Amino acid sequence: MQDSTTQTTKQAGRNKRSQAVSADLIAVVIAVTDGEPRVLTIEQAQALPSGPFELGHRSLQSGLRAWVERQTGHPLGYIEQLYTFADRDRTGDERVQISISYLGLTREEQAQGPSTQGWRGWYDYFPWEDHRAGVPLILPDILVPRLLAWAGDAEDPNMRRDRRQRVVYAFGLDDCDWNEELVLQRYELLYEAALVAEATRGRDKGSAPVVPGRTMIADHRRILATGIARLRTKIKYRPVVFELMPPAFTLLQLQRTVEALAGRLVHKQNFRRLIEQQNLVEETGETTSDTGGRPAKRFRFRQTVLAERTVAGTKLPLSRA
Amino acid sequence: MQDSTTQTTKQAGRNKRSQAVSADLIAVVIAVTDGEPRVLTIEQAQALPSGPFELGHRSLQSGLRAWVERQTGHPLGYIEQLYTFADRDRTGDERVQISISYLGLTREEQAQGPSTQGWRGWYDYFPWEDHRAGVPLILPDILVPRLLAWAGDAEDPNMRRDRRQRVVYAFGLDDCDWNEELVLQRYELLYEAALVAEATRGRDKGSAPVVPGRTMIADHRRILATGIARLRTKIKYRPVVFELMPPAFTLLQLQRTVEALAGRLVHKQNFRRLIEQQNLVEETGETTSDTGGRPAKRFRFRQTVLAERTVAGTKLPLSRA
DNA sequence: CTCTTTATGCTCTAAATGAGTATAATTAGG
DNA sequence: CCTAATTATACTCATTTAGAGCATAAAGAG
Repeated sequence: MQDSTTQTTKQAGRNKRSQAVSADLIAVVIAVTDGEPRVLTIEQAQALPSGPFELGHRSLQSGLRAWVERQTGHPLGYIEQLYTFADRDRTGDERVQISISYLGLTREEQAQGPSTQGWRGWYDYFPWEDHRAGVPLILPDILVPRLLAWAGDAEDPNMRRDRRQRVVYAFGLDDCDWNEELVLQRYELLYEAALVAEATRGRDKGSAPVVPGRTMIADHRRILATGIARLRTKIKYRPVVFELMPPAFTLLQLQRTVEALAGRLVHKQNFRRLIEQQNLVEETGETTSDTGGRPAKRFRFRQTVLAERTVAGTKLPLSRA
Repeated sequence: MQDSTTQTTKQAGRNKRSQAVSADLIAVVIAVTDGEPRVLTIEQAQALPSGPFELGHRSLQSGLRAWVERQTGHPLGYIEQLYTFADRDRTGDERVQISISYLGLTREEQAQGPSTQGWRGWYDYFPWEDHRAGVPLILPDILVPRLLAWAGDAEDPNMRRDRRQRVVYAFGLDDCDWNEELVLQRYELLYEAALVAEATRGRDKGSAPVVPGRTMIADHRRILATGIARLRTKIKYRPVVFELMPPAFTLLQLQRTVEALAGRLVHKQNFRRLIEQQNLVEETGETTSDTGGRPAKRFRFRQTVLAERTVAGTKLPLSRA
């Protein structure tokens, strides 16, 4: 980077070895259908949709939005940037590859075209992340033992302790509670411990310790983990779940959506209390008896909330003890 | 972007009109000295340090880190990405300019070289953001009247209402409380209302409605606002203030640092309660009587916390009623 | 020795949160 | 028609957390 004596930033950007660079956009597009969180994929569900940044769009975001809307036939209600990273190894040539990843929320229903088959349940990629029906057996049976073994394998005693501590915290062992937000940390630990196929890819195939969970090309599964983590964090303080819901819905449907994203169940009555308290929704006047029991009132999100969206908050009963 | 039928993402990135792009890094480097938050600047305090991304670093982050450390003579304890944006208008040619902005935390003390003069109090750029001594007079006297006038100027009644609502919320009017996190929203409103010089730059100089606050080139002040907002949010749930503190400090010093960042005062006793409760610090054993009254115990951050940093949380009494 | 100043310990109240009980309004099945 | 099952919805209660204030301790200034 430049010295503080250089003339202006912009000039410095052009004069000094300005690198030839190519930019890619990568999208983590999420929908929740039938209480299952899904992600839009390509390449037999092995890759996230992505492509080169095209000149001609006003901004990165607008390019992404246009493309996703063409694919899904749905407006992308919400987009946010995830992370930008640079990679030299990816392409053989001199060029630096810059990838800008985004998180987008939409609804899967009535999506047309070939992309329909592209929706995949995100727990296919992260089976250890779904705790709605209790702790998945893969955790105590396979992952935790192997992770602890990996931790114990370190030569340096400090590293042993450090690894063990990270595993304990990330996977909620001992007296730590499971924290659903640590999706990325967990994936990275599994990667470090060479327990996901991506970690050993291209190297020794022999010791490939395959554990449950669908893989993806390059670092796409890592990006997906980033997106899930971000979304799990975000739903707690910003009303983004709305983007995943149909125009009218019952409170239980809303709750199931939140639970699908968080990968854990919430207390029904408290969930209702919080949602109603915050004035995020209003009754449509109708009721449904689709659900089996007593008919439920249908709700819609309040107009005002949508207008104030950038600043409004949401709370959900997803705290950690 | 590509179709879902294209072969692989990486190939698509190279085959299809892969745009010529140049990448810039922009850094918001923050320190707190004598209870004042400062930002590292260049160009007579009119620009944030930035420069082209250089091939030869492992990652974007490492390039930034090396550069800043060379400049400040201090290790950058903490770096995080802020935002990536693309601009075509900036450079006259065909190239797309991609700027990746970062937030970095360090300590100003004993920084050597010409960059020493580059530290500037961040409230020079955002005088309306410092509420430690009460509501700054610029707000009721200048900004709020002008913002409300701007809101009323809209032709469409819906837009009038919308603008007014945004001003009310962002600036804590009516029964809304001041929310120190909304730094960016406030700057954007002022920009929209053409109350900051950046908004009218290059166009009609006549009606330039100059309000207090130092300006910067291009969109650097906007990026700084993004950094401040991020930091104000972050200190509430992650122990990043530590990076801004000397090795040993009193609880009051810590409190003053938090207050400097948040731009508002906190309840002393409750602050202490929260910090001690969370086991983030430990006593060094020494005391200082530098402060005038009863000598204060000195503290340091706990080693373990630093090790667990990626996952540990912090709470601060900065909630909004 | 007293006033001022900062440090530090403790109490009190209100609000938020987690968890459970009770009742209402349906449908399914006999 | 009656009963069980199922979901919706209204309340209650105990615990925690957060905001605010009071009281005491330990220094320096005059």
